Amino acid sequence: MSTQASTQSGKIKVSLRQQIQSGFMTQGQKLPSERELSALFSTTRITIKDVLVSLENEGLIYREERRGWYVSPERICYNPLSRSHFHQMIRDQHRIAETCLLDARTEMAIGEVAQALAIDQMTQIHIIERLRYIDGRPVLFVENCLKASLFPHIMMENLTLSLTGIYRQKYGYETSRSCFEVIPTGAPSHVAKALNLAEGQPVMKIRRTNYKQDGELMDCEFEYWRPDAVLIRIESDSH
Amino acid sequence: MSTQASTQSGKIKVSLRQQIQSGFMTQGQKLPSERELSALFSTTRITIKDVLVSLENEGLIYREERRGWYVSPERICYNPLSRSHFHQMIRDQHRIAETCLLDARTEMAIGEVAQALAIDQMTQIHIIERLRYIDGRPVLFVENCLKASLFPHIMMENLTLSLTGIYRQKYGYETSRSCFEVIPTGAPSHVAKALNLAEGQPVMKIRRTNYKQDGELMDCEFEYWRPDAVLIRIESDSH
DNA sequence: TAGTGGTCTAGACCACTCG
DNA sequence: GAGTGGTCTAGACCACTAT
Repeated sequence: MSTQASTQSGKIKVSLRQQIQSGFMTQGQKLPSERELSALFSTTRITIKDVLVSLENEGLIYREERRGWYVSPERICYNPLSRSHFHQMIRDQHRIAETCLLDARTEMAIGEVAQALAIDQMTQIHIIERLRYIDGRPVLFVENCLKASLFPHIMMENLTLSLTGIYRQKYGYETSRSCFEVIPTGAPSHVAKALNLAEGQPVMKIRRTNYKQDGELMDCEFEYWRPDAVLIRIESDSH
Repeated sequence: MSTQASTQSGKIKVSLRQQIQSGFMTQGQKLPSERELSALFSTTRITIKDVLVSLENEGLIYREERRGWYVSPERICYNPLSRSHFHQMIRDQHRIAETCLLDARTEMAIGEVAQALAIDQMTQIHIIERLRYIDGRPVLFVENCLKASLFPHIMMENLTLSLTGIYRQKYGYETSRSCFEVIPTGAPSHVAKALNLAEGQPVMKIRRTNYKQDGELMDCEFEYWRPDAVLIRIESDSH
């Protein structure tokens, strides 16, 4: 539909894509409003919106709820097997990282968390919710669920730092093994709110479980990435 | 919006989700038509469509172009680092796999392919396009790009079989190292057509490059998965 | 307060699928 | 030929953002 541009939205898509990819628009730049675009292309907002959502799926543009549409910056290259923590990884790619603590609380494990930690539902866990920014843009919502018995007093630490670092320095735990899953899904409401996108928009969910030296499961982590912000890369030497 | 169900579409979403997850509807079952749903919920097709797209993003339902909406089967668990080939993997999960050859041709490398293979644009490559089914549903479009000089006469083989197997048996090549990238993006038109989805819908793209024993790059592969059909799982022993 | 995207109405025609 | 989703029109009101 868009390469041949048989439909109207296909033509608009090609036109907008060219404007963006030709370098005419710079990364992070705001697009004209939906109403302006409708007028420019002599069509309705619904048609324009279909086009924008499609380009959003490609990862070419992204939206901030009720603020507008913007040209996506380059994707961050992320290796979930790598030891380096978030801030290091972003710095290595010459971008600026920030982390903000959204919530830290202790409660009983329920549902998916209890299942991921392979514990029953009466076990206490610490939940740490953080929001991570790249170049000022919120792109990653992270929820860590720690077995409370293994991490006394961790809630008094500076939780904007690397948790892996705290595990090591304060408790002597090293991550000896981990398992992660990549799941394309829609943003749950609390995630959507934090990332400033609409509930149900596509996100890339990464569910990870970490084991310490002695093989015991320590914590699990749920990452929700803006899908245009990231690219996962893994290199494997023989197997 | 949907957990609190403050909007109309939020309420419809919750209602449909419950119907599906409660087991009232079975995997693969067809939903009522958009017009029927509009009538059932006393609203318009556009509102219903927004709800369906949102549930589609979650991976709960999927669509077949112009045929209708269906309840998604369970996700296949896929480990890109594993040696086992597609049919084996699907069989291990008690599902039925099929592969169909869409196209096989020889041409000059261009654009992303030339870049992935780290060759210049005048080098000949074989392109093999295949469509893979799980339980009769097309879920994976695969494009393999082989350095032609390394694979004489491969186009005369049975290309619905495992390519890795052919590499080994006919040429003695083993995959010693590979690199893969996971990229959430939109379906290009030829992929959309094959997978029976609309161009620009979200897909999970996996770009892989394979090296043989002596370290030489053999081929690259582009996989496009229906995003509701798969879940990537990787386990890492210490690193 | 002006402007934005989010949501919604009430239709319409078209391309395609299926029986 | 009946029914489906795909596309499109021409509006409207609302919640929220930015200034």
